[in-house]
Amino acid sequence: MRVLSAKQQGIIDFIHRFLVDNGYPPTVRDIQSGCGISSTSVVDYHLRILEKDGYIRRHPEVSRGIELLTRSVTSLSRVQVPVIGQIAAGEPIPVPTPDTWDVTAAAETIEVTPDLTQGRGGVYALKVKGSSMVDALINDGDIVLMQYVNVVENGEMAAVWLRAEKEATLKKVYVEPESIRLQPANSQMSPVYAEPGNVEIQGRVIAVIRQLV
Amino acid sequence: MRVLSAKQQGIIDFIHRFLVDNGYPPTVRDIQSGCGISSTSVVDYHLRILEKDGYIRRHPEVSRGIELLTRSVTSLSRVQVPVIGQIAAGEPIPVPTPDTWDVTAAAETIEVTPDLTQGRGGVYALKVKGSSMVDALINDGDIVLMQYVNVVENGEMAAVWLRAEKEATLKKVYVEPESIRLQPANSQMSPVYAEPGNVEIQGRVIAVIRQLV
DNA sequence: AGACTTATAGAACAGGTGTTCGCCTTGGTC
DNA sequence: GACCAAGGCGAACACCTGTTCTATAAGTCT
Repeated sequence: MRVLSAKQQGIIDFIHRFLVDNGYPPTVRDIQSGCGISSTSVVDYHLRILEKDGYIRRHPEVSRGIELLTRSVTSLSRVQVPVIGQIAAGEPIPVPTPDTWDVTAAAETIEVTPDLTQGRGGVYALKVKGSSMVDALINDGDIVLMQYVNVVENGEMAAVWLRAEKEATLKKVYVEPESIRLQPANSQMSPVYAEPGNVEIQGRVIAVIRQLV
Repeated sequence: MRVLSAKQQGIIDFIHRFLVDNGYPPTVRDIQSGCGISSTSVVDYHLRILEKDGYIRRHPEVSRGIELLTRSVTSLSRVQVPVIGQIAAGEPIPVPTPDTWDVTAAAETIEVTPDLTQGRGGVYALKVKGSSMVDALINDGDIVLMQYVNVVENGEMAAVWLRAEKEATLKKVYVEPESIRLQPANSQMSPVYAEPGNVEIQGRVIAVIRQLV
């Protein structure tokens, strides 16, 4: 990739801005007026160069057929994760149902980049209510990204429902000969041991997002 | 939002798929053939409904002037945040310099959606080393999204360098008459009081991302 | 049965839009 | 000066595309 002239850089910037503002790419004439260029053929000229250099992809004969490559090859492949409910100490943990999967119908969704979910399926999100999970280093208001599984590997963090206590918690799960060890993420705190029959794995925690301010 | 008919759901899905594949929205006639509809007016009819119900935004008289709303208004803009270093108890906190801002030059970047940075400028990221910040509910390996500021509002979480102790920590900062109170995020833990001259604010924490598994 | 809503069909219009063509200007090289 | 490449200009063409109009059929309510 060679270095771009000021005008070419300006065109790239304009296309990007236009795309963000409108949700669709500009026409040649949009670029013309937006960048103060006096002829459509000049725009075409620069677009050819930008395509040759790999900054955009043009779809011939297609109106607005300009694809921005530099700022978004994968840009549209972002993942919409439905927020299906909240997780609190004394409440049952919401479990996704076929209905809640429909992202377009979900009341609330968060948008994450695929590197967080790593292409995993069955991902949903829960909002943490209350500060009962500080021992998992998770605070009130945090968002927990979950994957729907019924078994977890030793040492993975999971959303656990304790039947007898009627309590939801997030703990690292270790299966041991006699019982199941539930280890807080904060290594200074001591583990809890539970009977296998008392433990219901409701999903695996794959990420935690805390937004402040 | 009412429930959509199968055909309307199909149109939404098609627009989304088209957008992912091509980088620009479909025309009415693209939707027509893509969804097996026999007239452009029928497409128009359904698009009106979808707009009324808030699923899309149409830009009148604009070719391909269809914006998908349900799957991310701001969908095209993602933010590249440079990871400029790590934060550990006994090390000075890295501060961004003009060089480190250049996202293309940064050794490592993470990609986040704009709702995390909320359009703020001067955002960078630090990787947390060691578990000295568990009282801030932040663990080894977490990624802290920072904004470069020298002063913070009362109660905001900040990266603080304690000159005398030569120690970096993340605390909620409260300016009080006599001293500065540094409050751990975990409300069960007691605050630290520091002389104003001993405290160096290195940035504001705007989000924490923890990726497990 | 009649009135009304929902959904569909086909065609046509007017303006939007990518593309091309010929010509011009500037600056550097031989 | 002659030549050439890069960049610019304006107009014109032909197709693309949103929109509108009219007509039809099925279902629903009164």
